[in-house]
Amino acid sequence: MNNELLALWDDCASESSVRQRLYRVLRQSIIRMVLSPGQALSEKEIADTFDVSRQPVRESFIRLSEAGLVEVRPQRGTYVVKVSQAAVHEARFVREAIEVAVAKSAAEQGLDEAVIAELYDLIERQKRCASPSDYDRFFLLDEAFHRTLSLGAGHHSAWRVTEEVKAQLDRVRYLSVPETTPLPKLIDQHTRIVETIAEGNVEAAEVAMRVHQREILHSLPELVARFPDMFDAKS
Amino acid sequence: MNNELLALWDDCASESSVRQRLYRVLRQSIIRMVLSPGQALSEKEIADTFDVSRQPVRESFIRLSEAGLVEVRPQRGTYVVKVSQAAVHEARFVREAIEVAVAKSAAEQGLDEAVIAELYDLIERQKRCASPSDYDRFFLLDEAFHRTLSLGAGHHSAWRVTEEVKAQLDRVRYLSVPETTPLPKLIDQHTRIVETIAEGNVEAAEVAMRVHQREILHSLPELVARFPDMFDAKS
DNA sequence: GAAAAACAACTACCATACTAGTTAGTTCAG
DNA sequence: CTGAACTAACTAGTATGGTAGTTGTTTTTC
Repeated sequence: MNNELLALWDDCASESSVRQRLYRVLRQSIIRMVLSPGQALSEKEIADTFDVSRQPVRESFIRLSEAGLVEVRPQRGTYVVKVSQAAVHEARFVREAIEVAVAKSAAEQGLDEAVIAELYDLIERQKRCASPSDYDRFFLLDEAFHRTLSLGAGHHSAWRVTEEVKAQLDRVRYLSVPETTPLPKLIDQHTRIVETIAEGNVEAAEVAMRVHQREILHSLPELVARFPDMFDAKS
Repeated sequence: MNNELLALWDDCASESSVRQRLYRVLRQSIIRMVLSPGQALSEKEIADTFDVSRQPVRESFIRLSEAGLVEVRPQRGTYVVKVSQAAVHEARFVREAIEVAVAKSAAEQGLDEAVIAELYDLIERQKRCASPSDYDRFFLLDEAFHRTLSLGAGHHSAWRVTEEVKAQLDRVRYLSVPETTPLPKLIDQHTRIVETIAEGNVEAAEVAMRVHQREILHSLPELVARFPDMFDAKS
């Protein structure tokens, strides 16, 4: 496991500070299940692993705690937060609220032709991940799609909040690979979203985004059954 | 100015750690304009002011930076973020998206009688702030109203995100005292929201919440004119 | 008098040490 | 053999020192 951590550490060498680099590595590790839900961490252990002092580790833990990914218990330890069904539902609720508002705003006000073109380009690239299935790449393109849509509609804060909230959802995504939802279905949903926005059809854009955002809930019960230790006991 | 900071510091004596206490004091000071937009801060200066070490100060700065309230420039200084019209619009956009979804959810699924009663009780207490005007108290009751609505509807994450996002809006609120919007008008809007939710009228609840959330935008242009130094130059 | 160079004083970031709280393991008494 | 007491080893929180970057001031040169 430390090999994966160190591999990510090397990947993130371009970060501006040790704290930023650590934060990115630990965040990615938690989302991708390299660090498992419930796993105990400590400032000293992580500092020794990456040969840095405890302070940037501690500062990363603070940010991860803010992001709801770890729980720091004073004098006891730091624990990777288990995935909570309630937290997943809540994160989906908040993300859906924001992304639906973004889609409606984009349909109402229109998007630049260049943004529309970029969205279609991302969809073409997603299609190339569907066969053979390349989930890691699809995941990145999916994220780029939603980011481009939010920023293209002028909603930078919306994307920033969505990015934070979706960490809980991303953990479930990584747990559910191969996707319960076939990639072609997700790609169709993306296409529908862009089409309805390009047409200026506000209601259809809303419906398309809602349907898309609720897809993740379909796989949740099966995942809880397959990985009971990963999930918080409370519903 | 340091007197106000130290007064807040004394008020927050019950916090669990120095960092939590500092974070709360600094956050409240920024929101209430005790620390002005654009003002330079430093780890050492704040540490000396409160007679603590730099590390908890530094850790509070990190959280404030995450919350978009300060900007940390390595080796140069830490600055209270100026209010940005764009940031205010964006924060309002995100908050409206979330709170409208909460209101609809509450209207669809219904709220406990106890929650409805608590909301009406808060409205009664708000009325007592309207004449004579007690803006500080109204502000707290307004916040309690929205928090009770979100938590009562079961949307804890929604409230957590809203609370973070609304910091930018709260700064504008404090700048605009006395309220551009008369308190009775805001109270009427709160009443309308609860009535439509209690009736289970989803569409009316949505409209009522949208109207309420857009109220803050009415005062923005006048505030920019009155306090040009508080606002970021970029639109 | 103006411009360039040198210097001092500030900053945030990182490293290390100390302290108090918590838990697990060991020892001792009954 | 069991339970209580003690101890060691861990933890996070806080304090302090060192370093590199940045900026403002002072000095020197032309």
